[in-house]
Amino acid sequence: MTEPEKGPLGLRRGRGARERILIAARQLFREQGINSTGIDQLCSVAGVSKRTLYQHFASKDEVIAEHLRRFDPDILPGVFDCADLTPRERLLAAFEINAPLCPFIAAAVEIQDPDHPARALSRDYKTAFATRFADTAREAGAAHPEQLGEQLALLLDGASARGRVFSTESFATAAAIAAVLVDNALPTAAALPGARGGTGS
Amino acid sequence: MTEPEKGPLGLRRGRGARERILIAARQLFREQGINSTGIDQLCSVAGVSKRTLYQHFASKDEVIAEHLRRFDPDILPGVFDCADLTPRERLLAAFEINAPLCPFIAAAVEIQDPDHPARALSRDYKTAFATRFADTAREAGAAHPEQLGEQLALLLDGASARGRVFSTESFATAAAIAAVLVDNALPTAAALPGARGGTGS
DNA sequence: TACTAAGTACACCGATCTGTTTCCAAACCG
DNA sequence: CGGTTTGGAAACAGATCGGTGTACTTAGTA
Repeated sequence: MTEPEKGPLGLRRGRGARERILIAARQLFREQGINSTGIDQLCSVAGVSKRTLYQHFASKDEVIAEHLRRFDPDILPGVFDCADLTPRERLLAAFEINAPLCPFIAAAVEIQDPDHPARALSRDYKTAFATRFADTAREAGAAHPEQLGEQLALLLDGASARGRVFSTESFATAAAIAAVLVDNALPTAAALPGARGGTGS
Repeated sequence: MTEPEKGPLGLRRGRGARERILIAARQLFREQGINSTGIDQLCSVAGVSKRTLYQHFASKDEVIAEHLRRFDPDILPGVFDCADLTPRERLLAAFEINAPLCPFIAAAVEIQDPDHPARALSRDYKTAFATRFADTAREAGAAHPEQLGEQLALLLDGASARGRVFSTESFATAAAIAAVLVDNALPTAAALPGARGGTGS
């Protein structure tokens, strides 16, 4: 009863009900939003009974929180840990993605209570992302790495939000701005012919 | 039903129930979101009976749509029609605002159906805003006004989304980026230290 | 005055939401 | 084997949602 969360083997429990729930949550929350996804639908897509869901999660809010927690180690390493790229290339590689709406922005908009765990996770994630940007910017020799990191993070969020309003991707526009900002902040790159920046909408 | 919208005196009808509904909607939708605002609460804040609301609007969706329509002529003229500013100053003045979350982004995120009128209104508004930016950019002599307009619009959206995640305003960061972009696009301001020909041509 | 449109009060509907409960089936492991 | 864990089916609670129906009151005006 109560909390038989972990067995001695780490994930010894069951046949992956919890995992299926989180997979279904990721899909449904992305496709139709958090508030529009009911527990019943979530269970049916996950192939899990409601009873089982509430044995793994105390409430829907916990499903949301855990759903967001799964994103933490997701994008960050994939973008910033490519050792075969220069720091400058790594800064710009973050804009070569093709994502729908950032789930953290979605959660921040859909959930009203600022004290909701999901809101805190969104802040943490966005802060961590900006910090990652700043670290790479510092590594690249930027004049004001913190500032550049915050600026690049804002660009990503703008592209994400705008991509939700329209249906087309806006990351190309953000990438063009990012190229300008990076070239502006890295004194060593002043002489680049940098054929970037033409890609408007 | 039908449409006894206007009498000979313009707003002769009733004692402004429709207006109070839209005022309450603006407040509640901003404070707690669209989906979290129920019809009952909307009526009680507006000081209007539910019956009256449904005599003015066929559904909540129509309230949302009309609520968004009210924003159209709102911000745009106030920002871009200051004749005593240079075009460059007007471009940057758009970032001197202090707004919560853009209601169009909020609607685009909260409403799932892409064919919902609110989604179409969001697209229209964002397009109009970028066009306004582009017009002013052209007036300022920018190299690629359309591109600059789209970029500046993206900055605003990024600041808005980011301001929702954190509670602090992010428009200052967006304004800094905007200054860089504008200075970069206006040949008359070419005396800057970071002058570079990346976006020219 | 009397008529009409606008608004109110309030009960009510069906649907859906999160969350709980009871009873039961299967898998795992000593 | 027997017991514990893990899961499923489904009814149910209580609340809230958007939306209606009915009967009554008020305001504006000829």
